[in-house]
Amino acid sequence: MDAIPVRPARIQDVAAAAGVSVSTVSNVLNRPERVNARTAERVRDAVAALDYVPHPGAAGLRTGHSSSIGLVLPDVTNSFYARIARGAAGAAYDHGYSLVLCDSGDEPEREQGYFTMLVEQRAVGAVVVPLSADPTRLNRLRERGIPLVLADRAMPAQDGCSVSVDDIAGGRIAVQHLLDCGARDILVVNGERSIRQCADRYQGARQAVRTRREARLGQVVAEEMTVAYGMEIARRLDDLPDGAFCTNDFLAAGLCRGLAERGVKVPEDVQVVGYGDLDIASFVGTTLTTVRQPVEDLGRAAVEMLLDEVEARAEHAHEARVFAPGLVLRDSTRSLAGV
Amino acid sequence: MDAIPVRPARIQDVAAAAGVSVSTVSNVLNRPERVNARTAERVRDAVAALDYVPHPGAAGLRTGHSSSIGLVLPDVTNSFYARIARGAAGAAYDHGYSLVLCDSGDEPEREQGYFTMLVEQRAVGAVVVPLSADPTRLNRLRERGIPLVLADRAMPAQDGCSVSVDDIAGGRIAVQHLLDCGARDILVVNGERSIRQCADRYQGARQAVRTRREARLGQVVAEEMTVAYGMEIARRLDDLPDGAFCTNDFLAAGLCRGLAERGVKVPEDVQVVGYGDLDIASFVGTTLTTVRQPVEDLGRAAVEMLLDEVEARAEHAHEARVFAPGLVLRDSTRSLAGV
DNA sequence: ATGAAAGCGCTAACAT
DNA sequence: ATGTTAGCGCTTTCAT
Repeated sequence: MDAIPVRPARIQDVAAAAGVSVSTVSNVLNRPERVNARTAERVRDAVAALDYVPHPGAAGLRTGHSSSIGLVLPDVTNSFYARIARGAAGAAYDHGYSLVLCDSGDEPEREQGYFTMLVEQRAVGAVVVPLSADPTRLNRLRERGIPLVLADRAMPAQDGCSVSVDDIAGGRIAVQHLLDCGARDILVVNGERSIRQCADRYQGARQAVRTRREARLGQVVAEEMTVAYGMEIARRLDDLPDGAFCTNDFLAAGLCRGLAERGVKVPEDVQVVGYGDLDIASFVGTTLTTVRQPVEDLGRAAVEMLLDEVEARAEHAHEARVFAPGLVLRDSTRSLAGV
Repeated sequence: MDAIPVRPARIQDVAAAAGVSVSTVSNVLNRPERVNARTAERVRDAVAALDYVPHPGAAGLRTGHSSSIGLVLPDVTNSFYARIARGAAGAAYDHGYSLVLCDSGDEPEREQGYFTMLVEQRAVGAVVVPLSADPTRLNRLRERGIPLVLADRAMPAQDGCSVSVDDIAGGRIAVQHLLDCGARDILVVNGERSIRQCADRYQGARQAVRTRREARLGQVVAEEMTVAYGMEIARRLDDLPDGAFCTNDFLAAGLCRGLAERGVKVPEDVQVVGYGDLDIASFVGTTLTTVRQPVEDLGRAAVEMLLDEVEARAEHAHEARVFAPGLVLRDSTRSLAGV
């Protein structure tokens, strides 16, 4: 049942079949305007007849450009990175590039190995979510002149492009929404302060609260950002707030559940906003109002900025693009009429 | 701050630096045994000094083999596929191949477009999770002689390799476990019968129940396999079973929660087994006993079978590899002592 | 054990 | 408007 591996047609075969030279065929394919319409027609027929498919590898050898870009990330299994991958893959596809998936599995040596692989392949560039904040390892790529875009990690713009989501804004809109919904005693259920995202989201929350004199903001820190810890926190709460901002959706789901166990109703008694728009946010019993991060856009933009750098080269200006998060309204909060 | 894009060293540069011919350099790199140890040493020094990195694209042009394999799947964002991707990426890396991520986004034309791209790139093969059961579209690859391995979808072994998980066995071990834990009145909380996986898992459940004369098996079908529907089912249940097998973890999580609302205790009153070992299974309040599918192994094996076909060619025998699911014991069931 | 040379499939000057 | 031709960087006979 195996097909006979037919030797693929080459450009010469097409040229012969169309009765023209190889360069004409090449022109038809790459700069159609330079060639007579009728000739072009003949060539295209021959292409179709022979099912000719150009070999970009050979072309790249000649032109010096390959057509693959690397995507280096810690773990595709993490839905955040998976979404980046999806966005990046889409953008790459649209622009005719292929995306090489480099899953470093949280291992620095493997990440390094992938960098080497990308150098070998003469990848035109790479989108990378680096394992460590220390950018030294990236030099392997840099010194080879391979453009790169950092994702989910800002970088001084003079050093290169980067894309990330504004977590301060995210915290702010989350709490602003709670305020808009009438909450005044707001609790931030946060992860460890040392996590930059957590610190930023809290800072945003503070900014929002400052705009309302009568509003108060409290904070409780969960050891881990899981459903179980969210539940635990709900159980231990002495004074119930009327609004809770959980810095991720697992905590939020757990909190909702823990409150339900105590007979506290969401959103009637406590309104809850989560963060991340993970699957769980919409699956949970009381669906979660949450902050959505445009993660796919992150991936898409990263690739596009990369290609701009690749194609524009000289005129390209590095950019640290920061995306705005958005609010997804669901059942765990109750917008006041007219808001 | 941009590095000066240094023109990469070529094999000629190395040859010159080492005072040998290019073919010797090539031999040192590819068939070291053919070259004098001392010469090899000199060459290797030159390679290091110039930071020479071979260009597999150029090599491939000569040898006819590329070093990239395609991974075509409907959506990396789906954790099942993401896990396949992770396994595949690891295997590809270990074997020195690069993995091209082709996320078809559930769109047939895009899937087709990726097939064309893989043909262009002369990919050595592809691992594909096809969008439709209809394999016609795969012919684009087949007729070009590009070996492929189907993932998560069995295929008659004479047509090619495939890897999948045995859902019947999965259903069987899930229910067998409930029986072992003392449950006798077992309810299957299933998804639509038309979904092959659901049908298979139920069939496995039946097999298990048949081994115990006194055991009974019921079934209820959820419209969607979500937490919300799981909860709904728990609320509507008239006669409580003493064991429940939910054919995915969302249903299981919802069921647990719905039962809790009614004051029914898991696992004391009802023991619950889920399926899939999604993140949610371990995050939920009562952690779920569930059936784990070795999804990463699926991806890994797919790539390895592919490379066997690529490298062995003649002696390669197609194989429909079926993986066994396993049970993950957590809090929602209570193994009897000694079991 | 080593080297010379012929391509792999394509593009891009340069000619015509 | 079309054709001729010289490589891109590498592997691989075939000589030496």
